[in-house]
Amino acid sequence: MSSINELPKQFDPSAIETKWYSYWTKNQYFHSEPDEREPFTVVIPPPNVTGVLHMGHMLNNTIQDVLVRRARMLGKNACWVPGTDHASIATEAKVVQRLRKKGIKKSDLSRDEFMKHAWEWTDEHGGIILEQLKKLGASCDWDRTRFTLEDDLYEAVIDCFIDLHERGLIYRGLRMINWDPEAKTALSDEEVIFKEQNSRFYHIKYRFTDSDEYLTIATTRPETILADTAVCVNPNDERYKHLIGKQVIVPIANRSVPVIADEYVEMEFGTGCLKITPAHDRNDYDLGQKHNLPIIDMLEADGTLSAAAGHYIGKDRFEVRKLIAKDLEEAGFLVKTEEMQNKVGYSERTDVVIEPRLSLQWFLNMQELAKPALENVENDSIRFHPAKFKNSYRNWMENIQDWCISRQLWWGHRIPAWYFGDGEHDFVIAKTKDEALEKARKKTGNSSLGTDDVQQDEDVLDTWFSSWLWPITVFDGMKDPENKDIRYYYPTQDLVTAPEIMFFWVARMIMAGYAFRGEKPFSNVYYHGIVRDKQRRKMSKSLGNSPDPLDLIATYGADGTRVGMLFSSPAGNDLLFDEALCEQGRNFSNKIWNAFRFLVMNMEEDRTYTPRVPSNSDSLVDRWMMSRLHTTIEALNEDFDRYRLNEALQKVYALVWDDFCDWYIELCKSDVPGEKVPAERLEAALGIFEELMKLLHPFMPFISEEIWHYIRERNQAEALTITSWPVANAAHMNSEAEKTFGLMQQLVSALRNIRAEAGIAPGKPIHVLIATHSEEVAKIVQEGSWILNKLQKTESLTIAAEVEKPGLCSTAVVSGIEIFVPMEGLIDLDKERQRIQKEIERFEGFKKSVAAKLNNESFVSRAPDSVVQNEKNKLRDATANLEKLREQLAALG
RNA sequence: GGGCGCUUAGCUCAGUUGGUUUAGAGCACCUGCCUUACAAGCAGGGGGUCAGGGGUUCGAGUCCCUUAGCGCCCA
Repeated sequence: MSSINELPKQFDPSAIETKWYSYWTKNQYFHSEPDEREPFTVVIPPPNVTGVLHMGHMLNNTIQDVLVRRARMLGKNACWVPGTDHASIATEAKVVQRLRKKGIKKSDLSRDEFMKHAWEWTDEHGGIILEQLKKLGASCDWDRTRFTLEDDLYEAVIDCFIDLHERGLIYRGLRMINWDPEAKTALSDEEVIFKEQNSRFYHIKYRFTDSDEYLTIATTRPETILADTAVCVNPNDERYKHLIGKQVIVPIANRSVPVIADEYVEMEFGTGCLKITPAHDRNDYDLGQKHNLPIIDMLEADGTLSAAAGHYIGKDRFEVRKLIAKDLEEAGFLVKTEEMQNKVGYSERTDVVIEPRLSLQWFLNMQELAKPALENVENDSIRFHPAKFKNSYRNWMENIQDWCISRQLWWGHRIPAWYFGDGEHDFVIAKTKDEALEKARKKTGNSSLGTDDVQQDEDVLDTWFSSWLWPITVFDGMKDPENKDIRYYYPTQDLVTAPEIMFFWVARMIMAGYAFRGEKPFSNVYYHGIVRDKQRRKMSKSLGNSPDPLDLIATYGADGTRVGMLFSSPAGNDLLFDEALCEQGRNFSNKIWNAFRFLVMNMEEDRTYTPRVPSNSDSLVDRWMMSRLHTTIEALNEDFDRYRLNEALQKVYALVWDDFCDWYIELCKSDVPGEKVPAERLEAALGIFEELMKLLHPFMPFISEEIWHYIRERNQAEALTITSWPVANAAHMNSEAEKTFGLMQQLVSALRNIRAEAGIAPGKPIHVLIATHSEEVAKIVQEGSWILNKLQKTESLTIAAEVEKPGLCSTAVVSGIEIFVPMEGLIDLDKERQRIQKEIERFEGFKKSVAAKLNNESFVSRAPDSVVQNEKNKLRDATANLEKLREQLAALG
C-alpha cells in the first residue's frame, strides 16, 4: 500500500483489464453450481457461432453483465450461461461462398462432404465472439458454454420434434410458403421483411375468346401472367357484371382462362380486374382453392422460369419481367404503366425478393402453444420491460399462424422423418434408421423392407426451432427433465434482448417453456433498443457505419465503453450511438482514478490505513455524505427493480463526481497546502470510497476491482466481484444534515458567483459578512463556517443574526440569508446592479406565480392543506428575499 | 388498411400514482482559471411559451379529445 505513491496521472485501462479478467475466471467467481442460495439465472441470446461482436452485442451483453454482477453481489447464486447458435442459413451461406471461391459447388458435394466443410469453418471461426465478450468483462459461467448443434442439444431438438409430432402439432403439408430463391429454402413468415419500394404497375389487355373486346388487368408482376388461371372481378361491379363466366385469353401464354367473381376484389384498386395466379401469390392461392382453379407453377427453385411457363424458360424472374413487358408492348397488349409504391417481401438473410411458393413442408400448429404464452404475459407472470411491448406481443399471439419449420439446408438439425414411398403419408418419424425401419415395416405391413427402402428427409429445421428450447437445453432439461441443474436454474430470471426478435425468439421460448416444462422460461424480459448511428441508421457491417467494438474498448477501456453504451440507453428506446458517450465514460474512469490517487498521495509512508465508513460522525460533511450514499443506494435499488439501468448509472455517476469528488474530497483536504490529510479523515474517505466501488462494480467492473485491491490487501475470498452489495440503512439517511449542508453549498456557490461576476481571482482573499436574521440560523452557519473558509479564500468571515452592512459591497441573498462582500472600490457598479436586478426579476416572476395560486379561492379551499401551506411558505420566503435585494439595489445608489 | 408508440434546451434523452423552488442531466456553447487528485480537469454563465389547438381539474410536461409531423410492428 505504501509503495504506490507513484500512481500515474491518467488511468490506463489496458494494463489492468486482462489481469482482472483472468483473476476472476481463475478463481471461478463466475462459475455456478446449484446450492441453497436463491438462483439468479440468465441465458445469453446465443450469437451466431461464426459471427463477430457488433455494437448490438455490446449493448446487449453490457446490460446482462450489469444485472448479473449486481445479483451476484446481492448474494444470489448468479449463473449466466453463454453459448452460440448454429445460425443455419447465415452459416451455410458463408460456407457455400467459401467453397465457391475454391471452385467447389455445393451441388457437387455429398451431404457428408459438405458438413465436413461446414464444421471446418465453424471450428475456425467458432467462439471468436465469446472471446470478444470476455474483453467487455462479461461474467459468464464459461464452464457452461453450449452450442445449439452440439450432440446433446441436437438430440433435444429431435426429441422435441418427435414429441410435438406425437401430440399431433407437427404436420407435413402442401402450402403456400415464403421461398428464398437465393438460399433455395423455405422461410417462416417472420423471416420476410416487407419493404416499401417504387414499382411499375402494368396495365395489360386480355381479349375475350368470343369477341374482339378486351378486359384490362393491372399487375406489378407481369411475368406471372404466364401462370394465370383466371381473372377475377367483384360481383357488385357494374362495369364487369355481364362478363362473369366468359373466357379471356392470357397474352403471350395464349391460354384461355375464365372470368370469375369474388367480393375479395377491390373495385377501386387498379382496374378492378384481378389476375389470379394461384401458384405465386398467397391470396390468389386462397381464391384458387375457393374457386377450384388449376395451379400452374412456372418457377424453378432458383427463381428462373420452368418449362411450365412455356416461354422464357431458364431465364430469371426479373429479367423476364423486362422481356415480357417489352413483348407485351410490341404485341399491343400493354395499355400503360404507372409508377406506384408497394411493399415487397425480402429475405431477412439473403435480402432477395421472396417468392410465395406452393411447397411441401413441415409445419407446427401454434394455436394451443400460444394460449398459455399469451395468458402468462397478460397476467404479468412474465413481465416485459418496458410494458408497452405487451401490446405487439398480444397482437402477434392472437393472430398466430402455423410455423413453417423445415429448411432446404444441410447445416442444422436434420428432420427425423423417414420416407418409404412417394405417397403423402408414406413416412414415419423416428430417431434412428433402425427405429424408422421398424416403424415403416409396421406401418406398411411389409416386413421385407430393407435399410435402402427408408430414406431420411434431406431438410433441416429452422434455427429458431432449436433456439426456442435454449433456456431448457442449456441445462439438459429435455433429455433429463429432473436433473439437478434444470430444477435449480429453471425458470430463469431475466432475459435481455432486442424487441426485433420478440416473435422470432422470445414468444417461442415462452411457448416452449410451457409446452415442455409446464412453466415459464424466465420472469422478466428486458427489451433494449437498436444501436443506431447519429443519422438513425441501424449500425451494420454492410453500411460501414459501425465502429469496431474492440477498437472502442482499446480506446476508452472496457469500463468507459460500457458506461458509454449504458448512458443513453433507457429500456426499449433506440440508442443513437456516439463515441462521445464512450469518451465521457473514459473521463469518468479517469475521474475515479484521480480521486483515488488523491487519497493515496495523502498517505504516510509507513502507516497502515483501515478504511472505515464514518458512523455518527461529529462532522456535518460525514453525516451529509453518508446520507447521500444511503439515499442513493435506496434509489439505485428502486431503479434496478424497474430495470432503469441508465438512471441507476446516472445516480452513481452524480454521487461519485458531484458529491464525493466536488465536495467531500475538497473538504477532506488539509488546511495547509502540502500537508497530508489527517489519518482519521483519510480512513473515512477510504471507507466511503469502498462503498462507491461496490456501487460502481456492476457498471465498471475493472477499475472498481483494481482500486478495491489497492485500498487494502485482499485475498481470493475478498474480491470485489463477490463482495456484498451495500444495504441502504435508514439510520444514515439524515435530512437535517442534507438540508444544512445544502445551505452551506448554496452559500459557497453564491460567493463563487460574486467572485466570477466581479472578476476576483480565486486566490484573492475577500471579506465576507453574513446576516442570517435569526440567532438559530447564525449558530448553524457558524458551525459550518469552516466549510466556507476551506472553499473560499477569506480575509475575514463574520456571521451573525444582524451585521452592520458595509458601504460599497457586492451582495447576494440565499434562503433569507444576506451575504455582503465589501469591494473597496473594485466593484463595477453597473454590473452589480444588473446582477441584483436579475435576481429581483427571478424572484418577482416566482412570487407572481405563487401569489396567483394563493389568490385563487378554490385553490385555497380545495387543495390539501400541506400544499397550500407550502405555497404560503414559498410566498413568504420570496417576499423576504425580494425586500432584501431591493434594499441592496437601493444601497448601490 | 389494422395496431402500437413518439414529439420536452442546439443535440441525445430523463421527468415514476397530476401538487417543493419559474421543468432536469449529459454533450455542445460562452466567460474565467494549470487553485494542495484529475485540462480526460475546476469555477461561473446563457439557453426550453414541454409539437399546435381544445377539454377535465383548485392545479396539467403528466389525464382526455383533436390536428400536424415522425417512427415501429402486422397484413
